[in-house]
Amino acid sequence: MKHHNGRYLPQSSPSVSDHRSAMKEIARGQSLVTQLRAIVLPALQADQRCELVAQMFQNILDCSSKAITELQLHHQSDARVDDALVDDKKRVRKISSDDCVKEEGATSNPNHQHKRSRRSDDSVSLETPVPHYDGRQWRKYGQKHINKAKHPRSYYRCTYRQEQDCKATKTVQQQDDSTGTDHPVMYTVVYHGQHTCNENNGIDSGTDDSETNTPSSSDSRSSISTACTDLYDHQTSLNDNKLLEKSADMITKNCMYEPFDMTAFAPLDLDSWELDALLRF
DNA sequence: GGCATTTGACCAGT
DNA sequence: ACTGGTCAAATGCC
Repeated sequence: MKHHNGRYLPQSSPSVSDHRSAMKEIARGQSLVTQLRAIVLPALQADQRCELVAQMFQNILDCSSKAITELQLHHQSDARVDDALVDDKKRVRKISSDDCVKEEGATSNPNHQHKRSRRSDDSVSLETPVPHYDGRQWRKYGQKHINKAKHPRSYYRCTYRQEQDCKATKTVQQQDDSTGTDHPVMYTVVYHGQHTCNENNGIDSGTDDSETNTPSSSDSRSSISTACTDLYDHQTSLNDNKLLEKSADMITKNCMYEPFDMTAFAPLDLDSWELDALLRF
């Protein structure tokens, strides 16, 4: 890089925006892999090859997750440097408020709801026509109308938040300019935090401890219904909840085992435009 | 009855 | 004061 006076500036580390766009791209890759998996796996017969393919998909997702984690670590340290350069007062306030959060978390005073922070730093967003097929199991805990947005924002947290103290959350919001009539409805999905739960609860039961944390049947049911909640909202996709469960049942029977999250199979029941959207995305 | 979802209220950050 | 994130009681579904 050359400065205007002709002298070379020291090679700087990637900027915060570089990190952010890199994380975006990786997250997009994750989304694509997840969607590809949802298409490919149901088409495979339940044999060792199927298991191998599932494991490979999971390995790819694991790699990208680790990459995002690494980027986030760099991103946060860079952001701290930026803060110091930009505004010391703000930084001090930020740190002290962080301390408050930590203290509250430590004391967990039941009389106070835990402090919330508007999280923008550790989030990764992506756009997808199928916001729920990310191979994870989520539980909806809130929905809110957002200012100047046509559609409400749904709030999800990891199903295993209580059992395994997994802090991962995500928000799903239908984009304003997607009507869902002629072209696929697009959603903005923002992921906050990293999953700390045993991945086996979601997808990769191909790994060692696959029998210890398999979700109960009710959990499977919940993940399926959660995965479809927003799709039902606009009435253009699925018209019968039972159809999805029936499909999940069929797949379970056909495969004889459950190497992946059942949500991964859900697109089998998508309407043609949704499948088309998956293929084009 | 047990579970997940819905929804209004509450709270914290800006 | 406004906005967005979370909580928790109410509700609905299986």
